[in-house]
Amino acid sequence: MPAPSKKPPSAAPPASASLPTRRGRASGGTTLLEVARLAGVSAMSVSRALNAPNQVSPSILAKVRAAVDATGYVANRIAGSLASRRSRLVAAVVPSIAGPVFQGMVQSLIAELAAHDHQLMLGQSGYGTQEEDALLEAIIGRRPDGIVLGGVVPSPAGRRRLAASGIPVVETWDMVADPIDMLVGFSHEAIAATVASFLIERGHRHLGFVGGNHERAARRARAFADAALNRPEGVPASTVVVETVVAPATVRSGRDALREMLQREPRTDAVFCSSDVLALGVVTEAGARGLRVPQDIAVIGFGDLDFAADVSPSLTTVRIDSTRIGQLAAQFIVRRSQGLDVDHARVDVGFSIVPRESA
Amino acid sequence: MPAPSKKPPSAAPPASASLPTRRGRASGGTTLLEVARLAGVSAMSVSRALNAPNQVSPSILAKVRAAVDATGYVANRIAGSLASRRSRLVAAVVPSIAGPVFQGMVQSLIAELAAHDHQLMLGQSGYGTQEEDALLEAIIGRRPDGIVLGGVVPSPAGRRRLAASGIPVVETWDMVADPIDMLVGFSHEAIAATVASFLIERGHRHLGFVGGNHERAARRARAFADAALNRPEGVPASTVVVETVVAPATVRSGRDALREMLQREPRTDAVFCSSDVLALGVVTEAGARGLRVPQDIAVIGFGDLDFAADVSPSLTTVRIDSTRIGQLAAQFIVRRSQGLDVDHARVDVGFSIVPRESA
DNA sequence: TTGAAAGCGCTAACAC
DNA sequence: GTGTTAGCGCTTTCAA
Repeated sequence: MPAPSKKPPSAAPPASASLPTRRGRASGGTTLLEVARLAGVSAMSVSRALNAPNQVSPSILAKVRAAVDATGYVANRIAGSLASRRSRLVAAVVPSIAGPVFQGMVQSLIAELAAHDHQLMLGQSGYGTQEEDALLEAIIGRRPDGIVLGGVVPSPAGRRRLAASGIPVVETWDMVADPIDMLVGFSHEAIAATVASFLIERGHRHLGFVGGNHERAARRARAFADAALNRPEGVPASTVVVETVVAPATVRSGRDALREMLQREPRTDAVFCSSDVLALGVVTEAGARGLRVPQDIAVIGFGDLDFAADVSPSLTTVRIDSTRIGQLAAQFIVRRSQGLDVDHARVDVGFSIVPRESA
Repeated sequence: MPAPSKKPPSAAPPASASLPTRRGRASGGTTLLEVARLAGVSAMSVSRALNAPNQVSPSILAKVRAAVDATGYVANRIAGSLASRRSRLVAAVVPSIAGPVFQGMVQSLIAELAAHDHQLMLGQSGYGTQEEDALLEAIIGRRPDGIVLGGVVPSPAGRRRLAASGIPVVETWDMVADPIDMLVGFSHEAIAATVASFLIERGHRHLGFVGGNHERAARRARAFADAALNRPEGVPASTVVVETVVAPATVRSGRDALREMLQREPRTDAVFCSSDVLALGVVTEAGARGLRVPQDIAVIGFGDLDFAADVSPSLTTVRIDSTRIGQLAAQFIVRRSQGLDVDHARVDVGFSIVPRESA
């Protein structure tokens, strides 16, 4: 084995087919250079043939394609990312993918990104600030082309880090007042107020709210209570009882919540749940107690999950276009990574109430 | 601006704090070299202080930490991955994250990987072979430290690609006969046979099966029918009717399936569903038709999803330890990427029947 | 259109 | 323990 210790890097190895056996650093698979040699063209031509085929003559294109097929070459995107400073990777952080709420968004994120040749890295926060900051650091270290935050409110330190990183950030699920960068969401306050009106207009006066133990749910609960207690039309004030459940939302926690709620306020005649899963639990518990839904107690869920229309009674619920949220977030990031300006980077996707049997 | 066009790379720039202003390639953020200069040590010492703190003297460690804090430096893992040939990225492919079946696995994958400083890249197949092969190519291009396949059966070409890539692969959810590499799963045939016996022993003779329109569900259906028709104990043969629903499994498709099943075989007195969501649909439809569950018709689901115990009637179901599947898959890959041998790389995690009210 | 040179930011290997 | 050197495999830049 010849060991030229200080050979300048410019001198190309002899055109043999042998693998490069430099200092002890074993090579992985086929490289661009090997494909180039096989095709009898330069490395740059191979790169162009792969990434910008229309900038290359048909003859080179054919030669490169043949060499790629012969070798089974798959370009190393790590090297490409380092050189081009574009990772084509997007990171998403959600509290937990267990809850069905973010599924639609993550799903459409993946699909939309894939359509633009980007991939998704998925992280779960929700194990405390410590872990969340570590996660953000791990994410920033990968230099993703964008970061999507789903229902996550980073710590002040985390926010600063994100902002300082210069990486495009899309916050979702909430129209926060002071976004880090871009924003695709809806107003939890508006939803709560609308649902409260919906129930009061139908004659309900003893309203309950069931939601998680996080800040967003608390805001929604407050808005719900405010709207119920201070109706502009002068409708008699209602009582409102709030039941907090620990995340994640399950059928069980919905059942438990209704039980406790009825202990605190037996007259409760309508319940707004921050998830259809909780709503299903409330409906189930009501049935087990001989309460009729909606006659004795009305129930409104959130999410319009796929089962909402098909359980019995079918669930009245708040529908969010989570697919659109994912698509917009992906598009914003892809556009940014192409150097384009994103104009409408604060989007409220709105919501609608889907009236069904349960309310 | 001085423009030394052919300066040899060995000559270090003057120790000024100015950003490197080479040829026109703008630098991103702080680099390792800048931290090193600020700390007054070599680049390697910074690298060691960050990645192997115990190989470094306390004094250097302190200087490096100070410099890192001062600059807000976050190491670029793309460069690190390229140099070390370890991306610390693991890819997972599932048919769809919409179905709740893979959630547990993905969740524990993320958590377990995070504990070992790895991240998860998530891809969705299930849009046809074309897209799936493109996805595999995109994944291989990122040189992940491992690939986890969840309920995905790649095309022959895809399998060859994966095998040729040399990347550790863990197939999950099924004890396939000829795995590409590692395997963590359970036997769909064994489950089907056990469920069939369970139902026949309880006196049911007209069994139905509801499952998706994919190969795995078909195998399970076949095994279910075989077990029902050829019982070793000589129990009189049963009739079996199979109802195929299109993925993804929803409450709606479960309801539809029962309706059609009863048209084809009105005597059906027990149904095995390949998902608890389908089972919930079957139970709901049965209720809507005045059939009592389990007296008139027994229902068994699959997955033991979080609602299974808490709906009414509660669902008898097949439980899989999906958390363990994710953990094992992650551990196998992490161990491999550390150069360790993985011995028990074919694990059958088994299953159990959880008897509740519905059967 | 095509190619040569230079380097993206880091770490493995080797010397001290 | 610490530093030096030489890349990892690709793309940007510039020149032909």
